Amino acid sequence: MFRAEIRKEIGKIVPAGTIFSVGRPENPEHGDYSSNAALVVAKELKKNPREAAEELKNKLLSNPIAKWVEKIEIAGPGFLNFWIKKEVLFKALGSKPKFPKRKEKISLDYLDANPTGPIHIGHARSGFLGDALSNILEVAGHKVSREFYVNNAKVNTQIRSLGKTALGRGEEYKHAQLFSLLKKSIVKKKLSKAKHESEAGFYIAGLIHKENERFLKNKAKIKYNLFFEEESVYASGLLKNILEKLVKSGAAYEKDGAMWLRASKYGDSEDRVLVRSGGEPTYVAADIAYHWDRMVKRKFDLIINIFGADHYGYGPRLKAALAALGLDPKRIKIIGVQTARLVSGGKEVKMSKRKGEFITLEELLDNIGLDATRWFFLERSPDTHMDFDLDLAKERSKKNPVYYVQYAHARACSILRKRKAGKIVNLELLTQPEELALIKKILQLPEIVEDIARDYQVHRLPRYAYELAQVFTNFYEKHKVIDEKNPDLTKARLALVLATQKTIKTTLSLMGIAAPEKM
RNA sequence: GCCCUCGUAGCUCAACUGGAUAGAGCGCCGGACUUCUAAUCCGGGGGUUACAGGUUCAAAUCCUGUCGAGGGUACCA
Repeated sequence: MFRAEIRKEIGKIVPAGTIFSVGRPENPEHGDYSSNAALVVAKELKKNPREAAEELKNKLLSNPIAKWVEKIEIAGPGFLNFWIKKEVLFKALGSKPKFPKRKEKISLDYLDANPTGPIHIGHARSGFLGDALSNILEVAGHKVSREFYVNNAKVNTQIRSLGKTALGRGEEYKHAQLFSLLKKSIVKKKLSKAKHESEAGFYIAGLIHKENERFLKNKAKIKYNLFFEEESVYASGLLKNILEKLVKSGAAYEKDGAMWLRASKYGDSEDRVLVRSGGEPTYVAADIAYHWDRMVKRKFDLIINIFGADHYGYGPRLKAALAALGLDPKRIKIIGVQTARLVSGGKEVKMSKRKGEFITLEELLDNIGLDATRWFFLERSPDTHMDFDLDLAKERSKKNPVYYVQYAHARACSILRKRKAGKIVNLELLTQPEELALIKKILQLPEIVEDIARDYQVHRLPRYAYELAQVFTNFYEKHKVIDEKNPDLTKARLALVLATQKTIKTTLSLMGIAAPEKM
């Protein structure tokens, strides 16, 4: 919260449009916050950096922030380092965390497993990321619709192929989930009446999706507000409407009996087929309709799609299509998620979708547990190719960071069970470096949330959780909380422990991870 | 071939988006339990940020090229 204020005040002084940073230096000698603003300004105005820093500092000291900044120091080539007054920190610790109050309407789409098979580990990263990001954006004040696009259109090639397999005429989707469905007599009966493969496929897809939906809700705890069915844009006539619009505006044209989108005109590498020569619309056509529904009908300010690596290249096509409809592509943010490899005993665990040898997310959860699984997927930046170490994730020990954080929480709870934190306390008694470090760490959470709401880098959160647990443990090792000889200090420390416990709990719950009171 | 993402300690990953001495965890070595939870803590070693140039006060980060990994490149989704 202090950081946002510092940024705001500097922003008022420097020339408009100046890009500068306000960060939290790792080295405590560099203050609680640090900014490179003077260096940036000096470059633009061709000034001496130290002089520019001096000037900035003097102006800042006559601003409102002077009330809560203890001192501003100019260091190194011209950094401005800020220290916050202790009484201000105490006051902040004593009040509720101030999360940012952003007010956008966001439609966030994630996981989108095809209803042709079970949710597998390839979906996990996108699913957990989407779920956690939704939580974070909501805490940051946004209104978020959590959405899952179900690719179940009857004209969809994969749906037809699924129907083919279900009717015993195809090989593609022979997997355990399908076989167990085919054993049911109702399913057999229904399939025998199906006139066409696409009809059979649509029916089976509905069953598979229901199972997947139940699994996500009950076991993976990945929440949704809306399952948007691809088939619905056909049934409602929306797709037909959109295609007419595109033809009318000249963004679509006929060639070789098919309808093409002039995508190359809007930034895509080539034009794309919207309606096949057989008369069936393609995936992108239906997807445009889905996005129209989100952007125009339901009026979301921002559209976020989390795409897997295999889908990421599709982004420009989608954006081009929406640009052709006159929608601003800047309202769409696509987050790419790289593939995850499962590693055990130092070797990759191979899975082949084609042979039906995929590892389902359910198997992984049964093996590892939800908390550790979520932690491991959220811990890494989504754009790196990650290794998921099964052996490490399984380990319930200090090697496993998720338990370290949960343990710190349980420890705090244990202290609070012995002695309850009171309401009236004198926090000024907290003067030890470990205590101050802990207070500052606790106060950082809203800033982390703010950062993530801005750039969607969810992996900052597990890192923060770990750091917080570490700082708390340092404090715990060094200082005894309950001290009968010093009741006032005990009260102050109990208040600190309570604030820590609440902050760890909040952080973990944003990630969908439990915060046990005993371990 | 072209496009996208990535390459950082032995391993898995960070680095506040161009900032100060590149940081954590694991593993390794050495130490600490009569204690509010030892699922813990303290100390140590470990780096030419794949490579070669360039841009500037400042580069792991930006630009060019090379090498390597993964993905995309359908009238599949």
